[in-house]
Amino acid sequence: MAEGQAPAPYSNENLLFLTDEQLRQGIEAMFFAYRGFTADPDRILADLAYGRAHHRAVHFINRAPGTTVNNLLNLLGVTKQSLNRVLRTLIEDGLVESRVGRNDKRERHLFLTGQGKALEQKLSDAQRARMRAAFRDAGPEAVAGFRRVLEAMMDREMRFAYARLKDNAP
Amino acid sequence: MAEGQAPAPYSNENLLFLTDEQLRQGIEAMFFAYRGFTADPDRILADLAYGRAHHRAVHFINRAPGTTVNNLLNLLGVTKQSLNRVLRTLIEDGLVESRVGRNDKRERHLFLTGQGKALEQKLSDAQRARMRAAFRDAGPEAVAGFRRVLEAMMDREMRFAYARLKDNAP
DNA sequence: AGCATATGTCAGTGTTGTTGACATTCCAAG
DNA sequence: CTTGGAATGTCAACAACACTGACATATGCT
Repeated sequence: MAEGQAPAPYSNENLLFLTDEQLRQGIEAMFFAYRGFTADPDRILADLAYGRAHHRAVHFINRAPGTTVNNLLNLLGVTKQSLNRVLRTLIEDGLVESRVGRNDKRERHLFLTGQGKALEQKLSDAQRARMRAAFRDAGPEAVAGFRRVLEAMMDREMRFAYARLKDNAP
Repeated sequence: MAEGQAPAPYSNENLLFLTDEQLRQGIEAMFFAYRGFTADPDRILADLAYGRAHHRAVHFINRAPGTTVNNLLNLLGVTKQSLNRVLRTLIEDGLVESRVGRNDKRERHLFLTGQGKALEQKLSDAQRARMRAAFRDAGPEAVAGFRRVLEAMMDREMRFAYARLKDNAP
C-alpha cells in the first residue's frame, strides 16, 4: 500500500503523517461513537411507535421551522417517498403541521405542533446530555478539533447545509 | 431549560459552558459527518450484492483475525440471527472461513480468505482516503481532540472494546 | 447426569431505505 | 393562454437489516 510507507525523517510531512493504523482507529472511533450517539434517543423511540427517521425529521423541522419538503429531503439525504411515509405519520399523529406556501402554493412548509415540540425536547434532551458529558470530559480544545475533523469529513453540499443551519440558529 | 442559563461571569465553569446551540451543532456535525463517512464504501457495496452489515463484519474480522462469533456479536451490537445471515453469505461466497475452536470446540473462529481480504482492502481504502483527507485538513491537534470526544461519547463497554482493538493492532 | 454456553436455524415482523409510475397543482416562459 | 417543467403526493413492489421467540446441536463444566 502506498500509504504504508514511512515519510523521510525531518520532513514537514511528518507532522501530517498518518498510518493506516491511525486511520483505522479513527474509523472505529466513528463507528462506536455513533452507536453511543444514537443509543439514548433510540431507547425512547422504541417505546413510542417511531424510529430514527422520525427523530431526524422532527429534529430538522424544529431546527428550521417552515422548511419545505424539498429542503428537508436534501438535509436528510433520502428519497421523497421515504420521507413522505415518515411525514405522513407525524402529521396524522398531530406532531407536525404542513402549511401550503403563500408565495409558491406547491410548496409545503413544515412546523412542529406543541406535541411535536414536546417529543423533540424529550429526544434531544437525551442526546444533548450525552454530548454535553462527552464535551465536558474531553475539554474545549478537543471539542474544537472534533468539529474541525467532522466538518472536513462531510460531503461538500452537507458542509454548506451544516453552515447554513449554524447561521440560522435561533 | 436548566442548561439554557448562563453561568456566573468569571467562574471556572465558563471554560466548560456549553449552550444548547453548541450541543445541537455537535449533534448535526455527527449526523452529516457520518453520512460522509459511510458514503464511499456504500457506493462500492451497491454494485456488489453486499450491504453495510457485510462491511462491518469484514472490517472486524480483518481487524481481529480468529475472533469468535460471540466476540463479533458484542463488537457489532446486533443479534446473532442478524449477524448469522450476514456471515452465512460471506462464508458461502468464500470471503470468510469459519474454523472450529481447538480448545473449545463450540466456538467458531473467523478469518478472511484472500477474496475476503481483497474486499476489505477495497472498502477500507475508500474509507481511509476520506479519513486521511479530513485528518490532513483539520491538523494533528484537531485529530487528537476528535478522538477524545468520540471516546467520551461511546458506551462504557464499547470504549473498552475500542481500546482492546487498539492494543491488538497488528 | 444435568445445567450452562456457543452456535446455528426457522419463522414472523417492523423500520427504513430503494425504484418506478402516475396524478395534481402551480409557476413561468414563449 | 398554452405548454413545459418543478414541487409535491401517492401507490405498489421490493430489499437490507434489524428485532423477537422458539428450538436444535454440540460441547464444556461441575
